[in-house]
Amino acid sequence: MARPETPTTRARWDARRAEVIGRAAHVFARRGYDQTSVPELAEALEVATGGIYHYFSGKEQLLIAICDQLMEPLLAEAEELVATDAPAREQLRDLVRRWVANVVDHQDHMLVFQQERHLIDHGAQWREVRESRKRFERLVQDVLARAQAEGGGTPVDPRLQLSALLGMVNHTAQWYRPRGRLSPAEIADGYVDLVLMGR
Amino acid sequence: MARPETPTTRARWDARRAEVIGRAAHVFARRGYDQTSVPELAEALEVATGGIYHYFSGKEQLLIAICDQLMEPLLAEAEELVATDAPAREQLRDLVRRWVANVVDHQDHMLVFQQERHLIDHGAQWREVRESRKRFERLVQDVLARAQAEGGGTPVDPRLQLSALLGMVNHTAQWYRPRGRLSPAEIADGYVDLVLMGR
Amino acid sequence: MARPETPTTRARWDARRAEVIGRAAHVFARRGYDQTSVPELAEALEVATGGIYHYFSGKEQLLIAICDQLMEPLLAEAEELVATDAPAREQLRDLVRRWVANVVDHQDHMLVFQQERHLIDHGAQWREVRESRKRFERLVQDVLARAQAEGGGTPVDPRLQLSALLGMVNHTAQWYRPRGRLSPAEIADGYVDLVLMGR
Amino acid sequence: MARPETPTTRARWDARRAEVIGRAAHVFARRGYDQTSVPELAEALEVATGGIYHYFSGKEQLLIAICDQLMEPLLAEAEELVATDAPAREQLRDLVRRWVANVVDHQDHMLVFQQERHLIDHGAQWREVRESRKRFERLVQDVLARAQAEGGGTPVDPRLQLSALLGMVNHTAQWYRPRGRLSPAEIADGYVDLVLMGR
DNA sequence: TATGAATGAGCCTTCATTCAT
DNA sequence: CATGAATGAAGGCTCATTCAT
Repeated sequence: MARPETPTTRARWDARRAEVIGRAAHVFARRGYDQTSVPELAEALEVATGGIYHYFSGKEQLLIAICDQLMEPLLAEAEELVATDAPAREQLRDLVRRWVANVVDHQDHMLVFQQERHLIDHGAQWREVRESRKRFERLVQDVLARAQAEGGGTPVDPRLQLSALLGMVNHTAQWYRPRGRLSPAEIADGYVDLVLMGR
Repeated sequence: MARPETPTTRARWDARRAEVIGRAAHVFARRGYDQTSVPELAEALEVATGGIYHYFSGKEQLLIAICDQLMEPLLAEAEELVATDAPAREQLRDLVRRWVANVVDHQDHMLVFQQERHLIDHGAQWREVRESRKRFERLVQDVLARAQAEGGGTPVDPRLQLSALLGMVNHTAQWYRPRGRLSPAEIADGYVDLVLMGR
Repeated sequence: MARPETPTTRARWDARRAEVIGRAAHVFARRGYDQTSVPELAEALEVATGGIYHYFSGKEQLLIAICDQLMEPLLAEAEELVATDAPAREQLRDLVRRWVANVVDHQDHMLVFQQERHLIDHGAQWREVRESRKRFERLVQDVLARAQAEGGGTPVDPRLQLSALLGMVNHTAQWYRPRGRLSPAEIADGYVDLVLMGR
Repeated sequence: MARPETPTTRARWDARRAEVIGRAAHVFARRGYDQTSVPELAEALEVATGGIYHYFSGKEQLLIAICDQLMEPLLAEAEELVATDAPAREQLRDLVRRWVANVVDHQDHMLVFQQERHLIDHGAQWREVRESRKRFERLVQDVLARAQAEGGGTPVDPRLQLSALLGMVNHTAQWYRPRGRLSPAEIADGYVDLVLMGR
């Protein structure tokens, strides 16, 4: 729980912490957050029960950490990407590709994220996660609007378009299998085609 | 838990049970299934703690009943609809309209359904619910394929198209508000336009 | 719970009550008093849950009634018997015969009685049952002492002799089977032979 | 519940477990097994409610452990004893002495054992206890038969003799007081005299 | 740093009992 | 008289968390 101060041990601590987060996401995704007891979790993580509390002050903090590990790299990439001066449709394509790649790389995190949406939406300690999500959605909305404008408008309501895209991409976590027919990039491109109606 | 045998009392029992299911869906959607204790639930349902067990043999059975109340009317309507001899694109449009209407009418049920997907996918008592869902998805897949064929094919992978449609429609439960700009039918039509890329 | 006043209905009420007691003894003997719920009991008795409360003010009263149904006829017979002017050894033999007959006829009652001894010994409402038992034991003790005196004493401690006899006879409820090799009277005679060491 | 693996801690765990069993027997004997709630029990045992579950997987397992703690040493002693080449009547006397000593040393265990006979006889998890009891009874039966044969037979049915002995000895738990007139050995000898009718 | 026994609050469920029908 | 739905207290048990080792 107390991050060490010497750089070497701190790096080791961070690495161990990150690993615990990833494994926990896996366990929570299958068994559910609430339905996984801390002893069960500890067993799956190959630490003693109390060991978890070296990295997290409580079970809910671990859940928050899972969401952070999901959102942070995505948000960083996305913000970097929209800062380029590429055409909007190219930005959109790149954004959706990275987004899908993130979903696919953090499939368990996504499933947990969706399961615990009620906590994210209403929980007291979840403001930060809530805002990350909003920030990301606004960013997508913006790129989408610009891409649409470039293409000469659309008969479909822009907000519906955004919701549809969010729905498609997030839903990917529920069916994607690593050895599937389509690569993450192909999936992303398919989504862009649909949402822009091929224009 | 024991459905009465006399028709009159049985009707009353069924009505009360259905009402309890609906209210429970509402509470679970906000607070989460596991994070809602049975006493809390009972209070929201305006029955005594033990009263719940007159209608359900346990908390999990209540959750199953919520999913049944969501799936059954949808599946019945959908099966009736695809049995008509209307053109596939018309069938698709009708199907998505009814589907969206069902999501909108059972918004809380849908949110609960999504939260507890890990139970639905892995739980021992969930086989029936699992099969209803699969049946519905196959039905959508079929209509979609026929509609596509009528329109002369598409550059987008058919399975991706299906997944995208499932993602969009299900995601609707997360943002729909009764007084929003778009009616359920308009939302549905928008989805069909996107998934068929306007053809 | 309220015994009727008209003689005819009262007789019917008494008969029904007695039958309920006997059946309850049977159920309690197999499943245990505490481990038999009132709904379970009601089902075995073929009445509705609430029906039991027409004859007994509560579950524990029913248990007391079982003990009364066991003790009352035994005590009545025993008191009548020791009032005769037969020789003590004959009285002893008759007493043990009736006692064993009572155990055999109320086998379930006896098993329940033994299971719930801690209640009988310590329970607040059990004074009457406690005293019946004591009265009976003193009666046996008295006959036994007189029989012993007639026989010219014994090398075995008289109280031990009493305890042994109580132990043997009560234990009979645990192994007696109606179609066994020995009749209740033969069993009783065997006990008397042992306790008097054949004198 | 999970016995430790290191010898030192295992010894401590075993000792604590044994102590808990003994104390639980005491509480159950007075208040009854079912009528003692786990919080009540925990208080008497001076552990927290949940602490009990470190040593037993459930309340019923604790009850089984009480019966094991009663039967195991008795059975071990008895088997050792009958393996000697002493005359049968001497073996019988020694056996009953040890048996009575065991009853007296485990008086509470015996009372619990008798209260919960319906569980022992019918319970699913009780097979082992059931078989221990049967094994002991057969052992007594055997010694008794041989002792009888040495003495030249008896007019009393051998099985009745066995039942009577079982009844006497077990019943001892219900009246024995440590400061009583008779020592356990004297009690045992009295029982042997009665059952052999002084021969 | 890591452990896992111990805690006691809280969980789901069942209970004996009541009372409108 | 009889019913069985409803009550809410209490049941056994599991939980997230702590802390002596």
